[in-house]
Amino acid sequence: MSEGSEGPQEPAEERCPPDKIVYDESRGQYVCTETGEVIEERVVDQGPEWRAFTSDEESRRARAGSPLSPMIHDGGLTSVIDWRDKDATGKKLEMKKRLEAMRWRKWQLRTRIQSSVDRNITQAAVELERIADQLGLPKSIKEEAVSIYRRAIERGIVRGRSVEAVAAAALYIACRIHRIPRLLDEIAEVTKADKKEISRCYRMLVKELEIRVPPTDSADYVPRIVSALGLSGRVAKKAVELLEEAKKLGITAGKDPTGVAAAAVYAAAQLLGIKRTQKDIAAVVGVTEVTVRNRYRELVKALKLQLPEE
DNA sequence: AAGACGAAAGTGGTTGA
DNA sequence: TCAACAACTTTCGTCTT
Repeated sequence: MSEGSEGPQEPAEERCPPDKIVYDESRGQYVCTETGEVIEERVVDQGPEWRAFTSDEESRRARAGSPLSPMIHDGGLTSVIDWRDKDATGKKLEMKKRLEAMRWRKWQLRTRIQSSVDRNITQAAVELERIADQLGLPKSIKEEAVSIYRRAIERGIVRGRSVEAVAAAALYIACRIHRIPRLLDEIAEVTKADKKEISRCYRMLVKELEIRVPPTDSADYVPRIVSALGLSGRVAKKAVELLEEAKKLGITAGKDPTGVAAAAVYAAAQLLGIKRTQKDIAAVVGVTEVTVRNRYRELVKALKLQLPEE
């Protein structure tokens, strides 16, 4: 966020004052509270989970091993019981103890190493990690996704479906829940499973696990479009305002939210005298210029927008 | 030459019998 | 399972800048 590293055409007065910038953890974005501008998208949570206020506290909170996280199926805390029938000093164990140790091993093998459930989760976690990294998603999303996947496994829903597809679907749900807009296409892009398969799994997961997925809000896409095109926060703010009004008038119902968002950004830019082509805006959210055009037309008509003279 | 516009026909997904 | 349906896409001709 240093000086001069931003888009070229914005006047200096609308730059965000540094003290107004806030990290919106749920979206993985830095956002200016003044203008709504997204400063840097897709920053992946870098900080420690804890804060330490004194150096004493800091050392106490220093970790042994990696942080606890659902990404590792057992929290990374299990140890494997040695297979030799000796104790730490190398002495042979008595029969009783040997039998006990055998039971332990058996139990452990069954519940941990050989448990297909856990192996499956581990495999899925690796996959989720990869996809999430490629899409620049924050850790909270990954963890949500793993937790969804785990629930699916425990319910035995994954059988007969590809791990890839279910994992991708879980990630998609996590994104929706946290309102970080990622398109199904984007997820499908970095996955072996195709879009159709993923969306089948998505529907299945939502139904079987009774997950409440909030409907996509077109406004959630605005920051993405704006930052992708290097537009200012003023455009974002205006676009969101337009969307608010449009929603009240009910002209957004049943329409693809990405297309609606794209049209709103286009309209906002027009109103502020900033030129961006419909095509460029459409490309960001994966719709065509025709769709942007149609939504735009509806927007202008419904809100009776006064465009700057030609 | 490039963008905006709108009409018309084609496509994939949802819904309801 | 099939047909109707709505929204989106593709394609194309025309107008504007």
